[in-house]
Amino acid sequence: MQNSEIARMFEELADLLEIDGANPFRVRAYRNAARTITGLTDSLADLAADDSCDLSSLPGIGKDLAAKIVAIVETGQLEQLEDLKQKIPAGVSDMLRIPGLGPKKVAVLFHELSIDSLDKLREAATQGRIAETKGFGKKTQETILAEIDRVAEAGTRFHINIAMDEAEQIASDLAQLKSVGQVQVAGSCRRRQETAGDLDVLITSDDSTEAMDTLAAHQRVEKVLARGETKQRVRLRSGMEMDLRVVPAESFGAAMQYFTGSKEHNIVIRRRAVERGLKLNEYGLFRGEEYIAGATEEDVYREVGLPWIPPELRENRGEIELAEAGELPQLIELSEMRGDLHMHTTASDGTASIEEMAAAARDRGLEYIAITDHSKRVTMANGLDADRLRKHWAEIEAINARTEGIEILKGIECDILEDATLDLPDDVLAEADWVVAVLHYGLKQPQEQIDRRLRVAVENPYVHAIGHPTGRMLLRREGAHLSFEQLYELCAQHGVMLEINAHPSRLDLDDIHARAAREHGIPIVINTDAHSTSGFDVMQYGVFQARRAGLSAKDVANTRTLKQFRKLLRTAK
DNA sequence: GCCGTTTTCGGCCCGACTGTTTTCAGTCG
Repeated sequence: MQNSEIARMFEELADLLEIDGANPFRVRAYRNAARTITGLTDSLADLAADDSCDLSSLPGIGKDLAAKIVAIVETGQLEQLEDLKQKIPAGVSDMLRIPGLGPKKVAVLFHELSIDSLDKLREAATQGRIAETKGFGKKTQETILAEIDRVAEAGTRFHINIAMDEAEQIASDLAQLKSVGQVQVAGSCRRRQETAGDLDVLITSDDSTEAMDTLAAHQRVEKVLARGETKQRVRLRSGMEMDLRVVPAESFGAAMQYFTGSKEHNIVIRRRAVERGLKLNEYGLFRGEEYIAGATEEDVYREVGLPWIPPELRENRGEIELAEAGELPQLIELSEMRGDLHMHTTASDGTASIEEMAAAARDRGLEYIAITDHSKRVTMANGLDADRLRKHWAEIEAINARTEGIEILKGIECDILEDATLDLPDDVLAEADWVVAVLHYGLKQPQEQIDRRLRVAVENPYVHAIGHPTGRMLLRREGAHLSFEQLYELCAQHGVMLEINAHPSRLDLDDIHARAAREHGIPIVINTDAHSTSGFDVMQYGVFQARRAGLSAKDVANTRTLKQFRKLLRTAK
């Protein structure tokens, strides 16, 4: 039983309880618990089996939820959830995804019109039965008809590079306007979350008309969904939705803090305000009617007794405690990256030569790279067998000898095969400067086999790192199920590094596991997995992920000089 | 359902916008 499955059960239960009209704070308790579980690095199944471990010591998990977790681990299901599913069919909660329909309205649709699926909802709306229901009207019915197909297709999140491009383009266009002062992209984009559901852009202005008219007419905007004095919501042609908020300058910091989130972080910050006899909202920090602060984020944090906290850390996963103790980490910066240890050339499935990749890397200020083309198992990508690889390496050596300003290491991205052997023999791997072992195939194997494969790779004396450890593709497919605890222990023991693959569709390790790896003393490498010269540009997303994990430059091996990095390689193995 | 150096009971973050009402509940972020 994976933590994510347990978290999903609590989320599902929260949805159903809400429709069932349960106490909203009880619903929130389940959601909080789901969130705590999602953020855990240890397996709940293991913790539950361990008698010395008290689950109720976890934040947001008390006696009752601890017992429920144990029951889930033991029986594979949650009784309360099964009972509610009998009462409320699965299709009912699907309706929550339609904008404008919340738990109360969905409950009415279910109880009074017996609607229990998106199909029945579409039918009822088409027949005009929604508009006749008390509390509903013509507008709601139209919204349902307009949104239902989009919702039925799902997939409403976007990779961070797409989200940032949209947000920053629109923000910079708004910044050109005379009536607009400061402009800031907020929300999950600013927190550098790996995917974004919608965008938040914040501006200061005395008159919102020009900005809102400009946004409405912007070529990336498809439709205005709502517009008021201070807030406008639009749908972009990409399908993403964006909120524009207009605030006065003295509120800009408070609004940035408020709209950057996360919700969980803000709840704690606002509670701290209440404890100090203050009220915090997007307009500022107030004592009664009196304005205390709000022009900058620093002011807001200071008034609740904290230093400014970098947005990437604002998830209520320990950052507030660190801030309070004055122990916030100095987060890694893109400019601190000196090497890139995962990339491809025309030898396998890249589009640029060794020399072109080296030149592009040097142009971006890198001091060393490792060329890591695919091994032979990846036939689709023209992977290299031992003979071709040795010739490739000879070429790399020759090019390295005549190239100035950057050092090129002989590397290989070696597949860990389904039968838990490596795709190339040890005598070949032994000749490499850098071996990154990866799973590409058989990701759906049972966890035991995945763990066996990773063990073989980590224990191999010539493997330096495990690349994109889970093999996930964000928004497309889940990664392999594996025991991270085993992986950390083996890596720490054998001096093997773990990669944060910087590609926006991977970002694997994720922030939670990268943080845990660091805590086990495992050096992290951030690599682009570039398949072209422009592929180096994704490095920033890997750095974002590392920042979210709370990593500093010292935690990331390829921030070191080549000399220091080589020394680390020698002493680690 | 969780939580506690004000509390083991009574709190639990806060405001904007919409649609359906005719003063506000529901939804959303």
